[in-house]
Amino acid sequence: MSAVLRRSPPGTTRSRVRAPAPRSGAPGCDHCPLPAVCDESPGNGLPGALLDSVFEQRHLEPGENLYMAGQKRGSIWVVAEGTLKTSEVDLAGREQVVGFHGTGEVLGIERIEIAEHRGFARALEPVHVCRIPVSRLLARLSTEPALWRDVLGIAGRQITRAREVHRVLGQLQTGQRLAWFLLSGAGPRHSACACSGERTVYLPMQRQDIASFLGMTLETVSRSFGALHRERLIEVRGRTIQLLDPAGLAARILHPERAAA
Amino acid sequence: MSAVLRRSPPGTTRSRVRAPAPRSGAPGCDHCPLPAVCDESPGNGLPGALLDSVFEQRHLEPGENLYMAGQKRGSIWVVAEGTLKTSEVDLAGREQVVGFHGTGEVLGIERIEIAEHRGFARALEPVHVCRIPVSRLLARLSTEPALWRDVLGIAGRQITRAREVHRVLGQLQTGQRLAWFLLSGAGPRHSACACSGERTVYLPMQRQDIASFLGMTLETVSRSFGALHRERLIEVRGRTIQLLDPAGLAARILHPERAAA
DNA sequence: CGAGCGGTTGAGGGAACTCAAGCAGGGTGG
DNA sequence: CCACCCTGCTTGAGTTCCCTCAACCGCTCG
Repeated sequence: MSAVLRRSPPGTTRSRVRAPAPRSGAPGCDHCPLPAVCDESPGNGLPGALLDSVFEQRHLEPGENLYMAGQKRGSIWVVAEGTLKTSEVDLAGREQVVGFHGTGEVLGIERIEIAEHRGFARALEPVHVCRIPVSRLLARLSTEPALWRDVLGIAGRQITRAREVHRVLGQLQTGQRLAWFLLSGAGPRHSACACSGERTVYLPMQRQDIASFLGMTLETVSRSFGALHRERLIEVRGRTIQLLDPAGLAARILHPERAAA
Repeated sequence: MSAVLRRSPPGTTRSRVRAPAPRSGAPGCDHCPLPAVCDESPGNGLPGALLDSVFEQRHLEPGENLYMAGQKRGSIWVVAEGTLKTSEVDLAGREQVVGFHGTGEVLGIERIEIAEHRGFARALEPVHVCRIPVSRLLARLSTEPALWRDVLGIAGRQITRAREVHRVLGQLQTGQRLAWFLLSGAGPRHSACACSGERTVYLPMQRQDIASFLGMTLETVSRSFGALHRERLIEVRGRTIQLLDPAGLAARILHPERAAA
């Protein structure tokens, strides 16, 4: 649980909290959609305990939960590094993955005013998240009303994305869903090296999670990977996928089957 | 397109705009989730044209569109009377219904800060909607920051509801989906008369819309209605459904098949 | 009356699920 | 070091659920 506490050096005017960069040297805060909430932290110079309550960066090991069940007006989180999945649990106890969340994505914004949740967020890799207490967010918003545009944008994009998922589950069949998944950015992390002509994506989650998210079984996911490979659209090496033909993959989303090959 | 313009009587302190109540006498504004935006309208005494830009109630006939494609920072709407459906359109032109919206529901809140939409909202019945210009909403919010709680709650509930739909499409089969639909309030309008022991719901949309929303075909919707009827769970009379056994219907959501009867 | 629309019902086939076996890789311990 | 297990993933065989195609029914409207 070792919460990593980052304190901005006192005296700096813009005291951006830098995320540790264990993987590729990319600082997580560069992608933060709410930098103004972190900047110019009033916690500077305060004792550590209080500062902790204002701003905290938390580290999660794979499989660890960012516990979020039913807490109202608690915190929201921004992913600085790593990937999490969010799931809903129904009355029968079955898990439904409803999202994957990589660097720069915001979690829990929908929980600020409602508490009727049965879901959780779990780390798929080593994860660093920035906690933003709702109280702090609201305080920021009162002094800086323009921030609401950011908040509305974040919420709006989540609604928009959810509607796209609705469309995918509603009218695409399994092979198309997987093709969409690979291109949509809903889960895959695109390789830092975009230099080569072939694009490489890494899937931090296991097949079962992809299956749950896309509303299919893990066997069908595996078979669909095989089918896309046989069509020369992708190369599969475990969780690393080479997109041999992104355009063909995009066309694959529209057409249920490619009889060729 | 005849836009119905409602003007608050000057001199009243709380000048709630009352929706016309053509059906059951229930004023739409009683269910408005954003009454503070309408109340104490600064438009009082202003010339009609300016008032028009501040607050407007619009009437739609069935099949008419509340056009919303790709406009940024335009308006949001609150349904005062009637029901609309919102749909997304993919590149192939196919329609996917992503929601039904009855009295008191808010449309377009996700479009305030983003414009990349290919969807539309269409009236299923005669509809009255209240237009709230984003500029007015933002002005209200600057003077009354507590309103943001309402806005966040509205957006949060839409996200939460979308995740539930994700779960329904992801792991329920067709009969369960329809049972969920009847109980969820996602589309059916429950009868004003809740006096009888049996509850009655009215479905303002056609079978094709239900099918699209639930990710199935209209034939399967029809067959599923028949199956639920054969299990003595519902009575079907066109778009009017009697819930003979709501508890059994809820149990039906959890269990794929009831072998009995 | 006929056309058109919305809805129901039937027959057949196919896509995806279930059940099951097998494989590869990593970790542990003898 | 290798046997062993465990987990994650793949592949195969059989079945089922649901989609597709089609006919039919009731209603409204011109």
